[in-house]
Amino acid sequence: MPGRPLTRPTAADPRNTLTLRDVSEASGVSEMTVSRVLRNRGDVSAPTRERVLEAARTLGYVPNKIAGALASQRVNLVGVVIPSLSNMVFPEVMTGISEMLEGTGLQAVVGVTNYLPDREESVIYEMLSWRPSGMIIAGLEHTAAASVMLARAGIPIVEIMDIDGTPINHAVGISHRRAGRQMAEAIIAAGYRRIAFMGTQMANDYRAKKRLEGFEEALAKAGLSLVDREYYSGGSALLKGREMTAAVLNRTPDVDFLYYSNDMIGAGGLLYCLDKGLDVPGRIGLAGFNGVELLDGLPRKLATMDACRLEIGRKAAQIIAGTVSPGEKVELFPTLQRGDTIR
Amino acid sequence: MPGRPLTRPTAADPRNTLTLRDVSEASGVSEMTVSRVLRNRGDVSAPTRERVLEAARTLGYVPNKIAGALASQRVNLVGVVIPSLSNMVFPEVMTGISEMLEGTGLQAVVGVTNYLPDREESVIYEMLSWRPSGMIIAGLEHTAAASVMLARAGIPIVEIMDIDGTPINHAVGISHRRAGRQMAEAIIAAGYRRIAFMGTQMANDYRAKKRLEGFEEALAKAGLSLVDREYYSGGSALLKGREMTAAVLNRTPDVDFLYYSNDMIGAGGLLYCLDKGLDVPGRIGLAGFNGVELLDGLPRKLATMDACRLEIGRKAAQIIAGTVSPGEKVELFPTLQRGDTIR
DNA sequence: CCAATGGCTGTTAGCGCTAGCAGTAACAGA
DNA sequence: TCTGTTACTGCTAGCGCTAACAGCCATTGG
Repeated sequence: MPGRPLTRPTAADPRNTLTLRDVSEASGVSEMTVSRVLRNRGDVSAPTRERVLEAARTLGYVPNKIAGALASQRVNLVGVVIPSLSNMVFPEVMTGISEMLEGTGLQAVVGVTNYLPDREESVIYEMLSWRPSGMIIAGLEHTAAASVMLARAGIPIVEIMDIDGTPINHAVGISHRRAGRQMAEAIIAAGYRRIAFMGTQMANDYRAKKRLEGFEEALAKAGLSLVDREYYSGGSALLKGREMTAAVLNRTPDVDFLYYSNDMIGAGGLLYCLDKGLDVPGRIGLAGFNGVELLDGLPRKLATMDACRLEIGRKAAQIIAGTVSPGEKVELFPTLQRGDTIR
Repeated sequence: MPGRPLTRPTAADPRNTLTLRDVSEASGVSEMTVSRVLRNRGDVSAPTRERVLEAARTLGYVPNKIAGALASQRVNLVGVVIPSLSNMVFPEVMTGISEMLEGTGLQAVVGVTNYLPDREESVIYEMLSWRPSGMIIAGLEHTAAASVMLARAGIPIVEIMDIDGTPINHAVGISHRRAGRQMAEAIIAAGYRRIAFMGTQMANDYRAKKRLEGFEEALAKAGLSLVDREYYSGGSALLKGREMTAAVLNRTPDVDFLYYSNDMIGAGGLLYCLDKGLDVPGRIGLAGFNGVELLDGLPRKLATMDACRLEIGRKAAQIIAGTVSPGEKVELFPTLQRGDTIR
């Protein structure tokens, strides 16, 4: 675009790039006064304010936050980095976050990593390059580079979901290791002994891994170990739950309890057992994890533990917004919901 | 902060605010050269490039995109405005979008409206104020102010999901009216006559509304009308499906088909009917809408129509990225999946 | 020998906005 | 008359970066 004129682009310019100047010219006051009116900051006389608002409205002016952020060194954005949007748990965390951010002037921006550490690193880099006011990140495990970036960013960092580890700044979550242990103890106490596990293949789902570790730890303490295990990846979780359950029941017919790493596959397993006419929870018990509301509609309620998702989102947002001054770790305690699938 | 020195903040400054200048000083070249290296733009000699990268790495420098965007008048962001994240349909659209944006240098940013027009308007305003390269918005219905803002933004706007209406710029989606009609025709052809509808209460779910309109239109053409209808809002969709189905069966015992506005409540209804030992699809048929993968794990497959979600996301992203040059409307055609619940 | 070229690096002038003042006008009090 | 105060409004100087251009040096061709 050579020889672009130095005058402001006006009508001919296809990109309708209105600036404060346009509003200021239209309303006959300085840019500064327009800025004050639009941000509701400082004293402006009522008639002036009216004229400015009127001009902005009729022009259809939308402020340029890029310029505003650069000038004021303030960005009203909070980066939220989560592994996935499609498993019902993170949308609920988001709800909690948005809810508490409401009215603080802060705005959540989501990034999704698909459980890939490198992807997480680049999402974090990308977000930090927009200089947000804070970051909320699922999990305590990050690449070395990501951890360094976060630590040096000079903004509050809240790692959520998990507290079994060392946070960069703050952590809000539950102990998945303890959750696994608790579930195992309840299962053992109910008299089940031949216990199988089904879960995701994903190497980077550290929280599922910690739950399983806690679970096996508690089994070991009772002199037990898993009699079978099965992993899946991809596809419809409900269907995979059915398939894995079929495989396990087939391979290990005398299994008497099925522990699932999440409710969705657990629900699939439950539907399968009911289809087969198995006596649940007499002959065989089942349990999942998360406490997703989906379970409420099932013929029988699956035993589960809620992951305090809403509350985690709320607390994390409060820390970023500065409405609470927390310790390093905020631990929440999931409650075991026995449902109808543990005798 | 009075008397803040004019020199750059260094160690004492709590906010570790590294700039290009810091990297340029550390590597002994000009800021411009650092900028060129970090953006991979223009010629820089190999040794210089190495030294710069090394310096940036050890300092932990993260570029300031705010300044970069302001200077270059380019923002690699695409705003995506959707009503909800928690019903499985929009996450899949997002997947399609991210997939096609991969490698274009563009980055999706999501905003959620909860089906509230005013909320949508403010989300759009907020996003436009960051001067994105394009916007993707669910639906064709917006407030007057939102429509004006979008039309004047001077960037490509793609309205998705629906094509029954007039797009601002481009639209990618299906005809929900036609989808409703098609389903009704299939139901009538299968010999069902006493048909009931169950759906959401939401006044602003225009697409569900259009489906129902098309559905009733086709019924009317066959001399039929709905024998019962039931609406819900909030709560677990699966459970609501059960409850509404119970209510309808109770109130209108001779109903022979249940049409649901989405698969989740349809699945709840299906589970209820199976629980009750009803002959599906002989005595009573059922159908939903969306084609969510959840259905694959159900004991019986619910009849549905897929909403082409992935494809919609992909096409919309391609339009924004400029990799296709589309007409005003891109219509996709959902396929009717009869499943096991239409005889 | 000079001009022309290409590879590399630096300089200059903003991008659109806001913090931090510096006015200005009108009026009150000393 | 002067100073102080209140209520508003405008000016200046950047925020951190990049587009555009201007060098500089070595090499090449005439």
